[in-house]
Amino acid sequence: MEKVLVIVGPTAVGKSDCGVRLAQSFFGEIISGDSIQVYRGLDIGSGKVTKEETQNIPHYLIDILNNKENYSVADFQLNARKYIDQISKDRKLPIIVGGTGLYIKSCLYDYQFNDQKEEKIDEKWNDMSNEQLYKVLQEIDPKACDTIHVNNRKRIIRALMIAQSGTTKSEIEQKQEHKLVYDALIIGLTCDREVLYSRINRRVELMIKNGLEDEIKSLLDQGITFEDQAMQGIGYREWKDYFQGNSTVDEVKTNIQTHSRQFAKRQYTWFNNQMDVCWFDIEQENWFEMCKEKVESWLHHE
RNA sequence: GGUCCUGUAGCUCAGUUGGUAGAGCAAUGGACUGAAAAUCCAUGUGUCGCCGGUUCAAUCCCGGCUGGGACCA
Repeated sequence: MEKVLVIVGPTAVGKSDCGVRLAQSFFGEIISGDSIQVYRGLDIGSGKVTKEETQNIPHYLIDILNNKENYSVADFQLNARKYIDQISKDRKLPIIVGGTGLYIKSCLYDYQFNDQKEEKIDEKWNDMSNEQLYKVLQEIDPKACDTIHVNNRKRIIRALMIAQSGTTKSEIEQKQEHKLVYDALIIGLTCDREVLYSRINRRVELMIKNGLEDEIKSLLDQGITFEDQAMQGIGYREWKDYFQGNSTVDEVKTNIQTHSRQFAKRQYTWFNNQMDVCWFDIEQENWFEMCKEKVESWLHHE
């Protein structure tokens, strides 16, 4: 199995910097595991690394789409695996760095996705209530209903779409072994919750100072709308009210901070419960040295 | 100085014709297989500003004190 180093953690802990330093130490190249940084022009709000910050370490899966395009887990899985392959063949170490838990898990584990061409959305679903949709799904794929709540309309519709292709969501998942497909070391960066929250607040403050408002303005000038997928990201969607004249920059800032904190909490829930993460506390004196040692021993262990 | 309004969960406020209270937001925990920075679920003890009075019983009625606000001098 190919070796893949992975760096995860909540927003604003310092994953990008850690990734670059580890890449320098171990001849690595970085694959971004992030759902927003794929978009060109979404720089400040997505916390994208700058040219200087990359330290000439190659970074893949950043700036690969224009801001009107859509992206999904399946796209990420395909792309990330392609780069893992390529980097490995170059005798370099692939390092996935990012905070999008589902994306990273789908790449590392044996997640399988259907050929989407066979799936279609049924117009009549739009007029049905959550309960009605749930009832339909119970007929077709009762097993899927176990993990989907009635109110989670998005998920119910997705499961119904899969069912249109001839197989079902639960059938696809049953075929999988839920095992890693790479020799992956998953490193998680963490710190005390209060410390993280003040880091987040400071970071958002800085984004505003660095011209986030102008970034949104220029995206809007390019024709992007708040309905586009790219604009669903934190740091972007909060500006809708402001540009419609219904809120102040200060309110936008507070909202971005709150949403970022809530996001960080959800990221912890994912990384703590969905993946086998080896955590390092960035407040500890020698955390980076310890982290390097961990990587070292993993690299030399066959 | 006078009149009136007001003080209930971290915040904004409901409410009890007297039987010790509940929404939204926040917070915390959780789920997650093609929007995932998305979507969804669960969790509410708080001296009902303080002191006293009436009452079997007060957060609610009465009196005083105190914080906030508005208006009149």
